[in-house]
Amino acid sequence: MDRERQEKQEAIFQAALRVIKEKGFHKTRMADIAKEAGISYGLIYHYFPGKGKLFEAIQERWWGGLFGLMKRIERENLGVPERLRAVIDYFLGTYYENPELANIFITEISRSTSNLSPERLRHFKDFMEMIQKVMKEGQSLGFLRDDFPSRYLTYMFLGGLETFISAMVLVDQKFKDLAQKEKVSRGILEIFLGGAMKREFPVEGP
Amino acid sequence: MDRERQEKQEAIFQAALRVIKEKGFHKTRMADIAKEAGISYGLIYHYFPGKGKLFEAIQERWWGGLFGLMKRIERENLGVPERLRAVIDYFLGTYYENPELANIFITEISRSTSNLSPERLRHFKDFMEMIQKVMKEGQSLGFLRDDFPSRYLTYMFLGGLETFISAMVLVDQKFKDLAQKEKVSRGILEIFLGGAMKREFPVEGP
Amino acid sequence: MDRERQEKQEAIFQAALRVIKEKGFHKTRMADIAKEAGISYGLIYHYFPGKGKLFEAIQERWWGGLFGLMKRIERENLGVPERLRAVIDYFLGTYYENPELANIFITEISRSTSNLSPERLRHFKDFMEMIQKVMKEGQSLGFLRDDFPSRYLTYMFLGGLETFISAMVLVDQKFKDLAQKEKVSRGILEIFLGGAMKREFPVEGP
Amino acid sequence: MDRERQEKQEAIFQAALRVIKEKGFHKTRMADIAKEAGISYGLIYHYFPGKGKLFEAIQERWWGGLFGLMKRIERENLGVPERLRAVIDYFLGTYYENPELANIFITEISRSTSNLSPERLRHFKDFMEMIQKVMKEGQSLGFLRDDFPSRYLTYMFLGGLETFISAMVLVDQKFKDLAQKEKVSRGILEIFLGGAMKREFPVEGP
DNA sequence: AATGAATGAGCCTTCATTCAT
DNA sequence: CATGAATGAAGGCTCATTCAT
Repeated sequence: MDRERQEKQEAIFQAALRVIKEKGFHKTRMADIAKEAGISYGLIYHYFPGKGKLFEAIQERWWGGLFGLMKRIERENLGVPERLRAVIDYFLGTYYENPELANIFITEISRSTSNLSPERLRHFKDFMEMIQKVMKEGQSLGFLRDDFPSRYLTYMFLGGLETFISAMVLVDQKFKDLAQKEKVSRGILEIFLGGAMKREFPVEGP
Repeated sequence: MDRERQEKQEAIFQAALRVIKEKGFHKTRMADIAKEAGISYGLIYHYFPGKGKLFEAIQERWWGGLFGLMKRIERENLGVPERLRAVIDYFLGTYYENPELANIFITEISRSTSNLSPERLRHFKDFMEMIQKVMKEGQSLGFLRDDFPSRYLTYMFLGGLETFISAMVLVDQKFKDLAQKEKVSRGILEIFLGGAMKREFPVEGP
Repeated sequence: MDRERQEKQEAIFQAALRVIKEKGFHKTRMADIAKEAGISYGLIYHYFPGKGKLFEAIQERWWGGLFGLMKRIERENLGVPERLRAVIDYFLGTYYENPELANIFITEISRSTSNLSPERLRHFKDFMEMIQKVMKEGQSLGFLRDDFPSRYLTYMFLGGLETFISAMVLVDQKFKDLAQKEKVSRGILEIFLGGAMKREFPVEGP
Repeated sequence: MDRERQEKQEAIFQAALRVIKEKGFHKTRMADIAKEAGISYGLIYHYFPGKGKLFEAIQERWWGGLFGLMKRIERENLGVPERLRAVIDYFLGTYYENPELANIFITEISRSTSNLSPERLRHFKDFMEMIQKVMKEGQSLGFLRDDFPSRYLTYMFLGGLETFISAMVLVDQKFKDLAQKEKVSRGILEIFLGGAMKREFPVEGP
């Protein structure tokens, strides 16, 4: 049945996430994944064409979710801070619900250029451009400072966001609860928008 | 002569940087490095005990420089913004002078936990703590906002900084000249301190 | 099936014996063993963890059999000459049934100290001590001469025995039949016990 | 000067003996020998054509000495026991004066067929034949028992002798003094000739 | 003569992938 | 569908030997 096939495939997928998170992609052997999934290693090839394709599927899962979000954001016509907040929430939410996937994004996808096929690199740039578009809009609306290129704002925003996750990844820290996640989410946005410097009259959050 | 040996070792080191930058550590074969350095395969082993040690030497080069800087900063009793600026300049300066090393830091050292020996992980945490100390000092001096943990400020700062480099790495972008480097450096600090939001009366830089 | 696995492993084991006998352990390449066994060389690693472990297994096979014999001897409460005869028979019997194993014992295990792990050296000394115990018993029973240390008798006995095998190994000589083996066995014992010198009245065999 | 060259060559030779004794021939690297000799490793090649030839020289040294002895024995028209005693003394004497050489004979030359070139094998057989000739003479003179082939006596004699040395090699035991060496020498001969069995009237040594 | 940098063939081992059952 | 035995390309490392200085 097709349904069963899907479930098995997903089980292998999740097993792969767990192992790759632990050992990194290059050090992960197909046999490890099979063992983690509790199946024989030959069976993986009934569900995925090969190791490379399996890894691509993982990346696709991440990007698929993220681009889905970006499209939703564009459709829903939100304000700039709300959009940024939505992006932050996507990252933190994924880390909350599927920490392995977020972990792998940070450690294997986000930076490493060696795993990056040209197509995959495209994803990155596309995503950056989407964020940059938001920044530009914020600048033209007079909400964001325009004394620096929108690229700068983009880097700062995504960098801060990623590093929050990275730090949690590095120490394998989990969110205690949703409230903590909310607090972090708000913190990232506020520091990004308001900056680190103290002011006489605290800047009102957006 | 010892001098010649040093130079040869450095030549191999730099060749390794170039190859690793291009292919990533795991996909880099010793033969590639030898070819890039224009020497025979076995000769690498006269200068480095093995692939792992060579990679460790690369990481050490990065951390050595960075910790050297951090010590200097602590000694020289600079103000908070000046310290942060020095850190930014170190990252950008390394990228300017030795782009491969900075690249490798971003793609292979900075995130990947799989390459991380416990000792190496130590470096990370130590560095984060050094930055966090600066943030704490800024908070206690009343210069930095204290409505968020100093950790948050640390993540935002380092994240933004790293991502500036990352983005340049991704597109293999070089600084046109020192002036451009200066501009970026100032931008990072200012956005971090002042935030992305526009204000009626632009915040004075520190 | 487990049975098949055992058989395959044994086939590789025997192939290894044949090759090592021919080329010596150090000059034996895994590829040689694979070729001799008629399999691809990667397959060896499904059955043995590595070259070293394969060699250890070979040594273990020898010592396992020998110590098994020694235990049986001690249990069965045989007389001194019968015990010595049993040891001789074990050596000759192994050479008869598995000439490669006996050969390797002689050429690679028996003497070479460089292949000898401390554990392996233990085996040697243990075995020597077992024989020496027999000699001591013979001396205290008044059956063996006691004007020399029991060690001397031990060396002479084991030396003669080993060299019989060695000589056969060197010229790749096989026993024609069991009768010949019996004759040799008796000869070794008799010369050891009675000595090489002729006497007026031939010494009665034990 | 030729004299100096000879001395240097001998120094390398002795260094090789020491290292090979410790690590075995196969695990001995040319660099080890050079280090032990206190010279650069390239220099060895000024004195020996290569590793193999160096090892052959070592074997030649042993066999040269031994065959020299055998010739002398034949010339001097000694009795059978005296000849056997001379052979024993040669082995023990070499072990006494140049333990490394005797050690290497036992561990690397005596048994290992893998190090044995056909020419080297020849030496063995020649030597065995020389001893066997002695045994045959003893038999035809009525001094040695003739109810077994002379080969058997040969194996027993050489086996016992070798194993005495082997045992000393294994535990790295040295002779305390010449007297001890004499005692061992006599013991070997007496046990070989008189056998291990006790008799009413102890057999007179020859 | 002496040095040690340089070379590269050789070999062990790993592991993605295939395939017979 | 499921298994795991089998394959063999790939790559790290060693070390005997050569050779420029």
